[in-house]
Amino acid sequence: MSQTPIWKTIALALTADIAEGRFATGDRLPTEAQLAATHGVNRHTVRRALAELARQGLVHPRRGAGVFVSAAATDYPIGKRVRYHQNISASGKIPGKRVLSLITRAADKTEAEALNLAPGDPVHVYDGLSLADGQPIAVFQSVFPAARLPDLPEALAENGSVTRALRRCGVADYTRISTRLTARAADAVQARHLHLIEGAPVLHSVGINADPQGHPVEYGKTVFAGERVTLTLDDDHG
Amino acid sequence: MSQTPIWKTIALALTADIAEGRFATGDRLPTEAQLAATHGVNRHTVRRALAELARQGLVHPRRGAGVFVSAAATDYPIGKRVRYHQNISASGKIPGKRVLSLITRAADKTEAEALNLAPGDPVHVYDGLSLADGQPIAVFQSVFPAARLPDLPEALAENGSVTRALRRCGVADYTRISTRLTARAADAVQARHLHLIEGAPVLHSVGINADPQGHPVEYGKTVFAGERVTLTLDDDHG
DNA sequence: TGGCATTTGTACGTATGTATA
DNA sequence: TTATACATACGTACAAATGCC
Repeated sequence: MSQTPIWKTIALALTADIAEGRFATGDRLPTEAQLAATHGVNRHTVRRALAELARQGLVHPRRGAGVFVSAAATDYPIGKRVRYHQNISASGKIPGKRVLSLITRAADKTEAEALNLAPGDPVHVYDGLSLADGQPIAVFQSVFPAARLPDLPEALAENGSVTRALRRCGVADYTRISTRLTARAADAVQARHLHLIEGAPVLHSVGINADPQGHPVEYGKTVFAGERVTLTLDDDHG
Repeated sequence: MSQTPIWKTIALALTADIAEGRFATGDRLPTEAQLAATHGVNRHTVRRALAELARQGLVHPRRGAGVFVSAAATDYPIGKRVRYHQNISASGKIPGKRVLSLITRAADKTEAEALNLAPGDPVHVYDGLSLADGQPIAVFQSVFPAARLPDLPEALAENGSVTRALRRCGVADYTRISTRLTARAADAVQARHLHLIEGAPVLHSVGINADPQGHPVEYGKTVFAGERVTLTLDDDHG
């Protein structure tokens, strides 16, 4: 006989509570002590259950504050000429971007290689957060060649849109020339931004965009909240 | 002051042990009791450290047996005309496939839709395991229209290669027409096959392959061991 | 086949540290 | 500053899976 562990039973109960809307996105769950009392178990058993929910990305604990319900899933189409803003609109959610930081500094070796620069050449680095319906779905970092795009930071600062900023700087169009994808565990910073816990699955995407002449104009890394996003690759380019 | 937790220190030490080859892939670590003794801490503290390593995919525990070191990373290029066998060879590892099961049954709604069939039409279902250097890197399920490919199971049983089996059944070439990618947490079965723990990040890929006339010939789901595989999308199709 | 030792998993208890509001 | 609430770490006991004999 393989008995179901108590913590699993509690985890399932809490999952149902969330699924059926008794706790909404952003809500705070009862404290561990309260949950332990109501289920008649030790607090550690509740912690084990909450750890499971956190691992699944359903909740994220914040020390000293409480345990909060995370966001639900989104669909995220990606194609050769698909841009972020259009993507989210297509899935019926309201998109958004938040600038986290915007600096100009020397390129490291990897960045230089990706952008066809020499290490040490100046690059603009744009760190930001992508939102859908106000919920964070991705953190990204875009690196641009500063010599070629001197006015980019001002253009980016206005509304955060990479496409629009590039257009204003004379890059009317661009195409993805390479993408690498991996599933990884979220680190502490990513987890914080994406309302996940450390260790939740995230989708790493590292890509290079180039102008029509094939010159790289952006080296971008994006970390998607794994269970909240599906990338759709349509071979719709002819 | 923010002191480093003991469990984190132990986790780092064990990570170094593995990185520097003191424990090789497939090796069993000392027991929790032994580790607790050598580090002079409670067994629970060691367990917390091991849980962290397991979460990162470095080790995987087996109740009653011990804690084992998992496999290291592989690169996995994917493109329109790239096939599995070629992929792994390109990264310098010896590829392999293991048939887990091979049955013929009625198609469910999703499978029927993907393959342009009616629900209930017969399909061949091929469950298998992909290996690199003998280490599991992916579990997959491929679904084929049985009416169109009556002799496929025999062809597949011989060496497991989908491309070769399809060729023998008259499909000389095929192309990926859609792909959906998500990062998820491994379930118990996937974890067992891939030598991961439940909850480790895995990359879900769901795709449809069609013959040159555009008729679907395969509906495939693949679950990659997230931190062991990188998908590379080269836009190398002209 | 069955039994036994080993090893990980679950569950309890208690105390103290640390981040947040 | 204080109270709250999650995090770490100690301890103990027993359950469950594995592997060997």
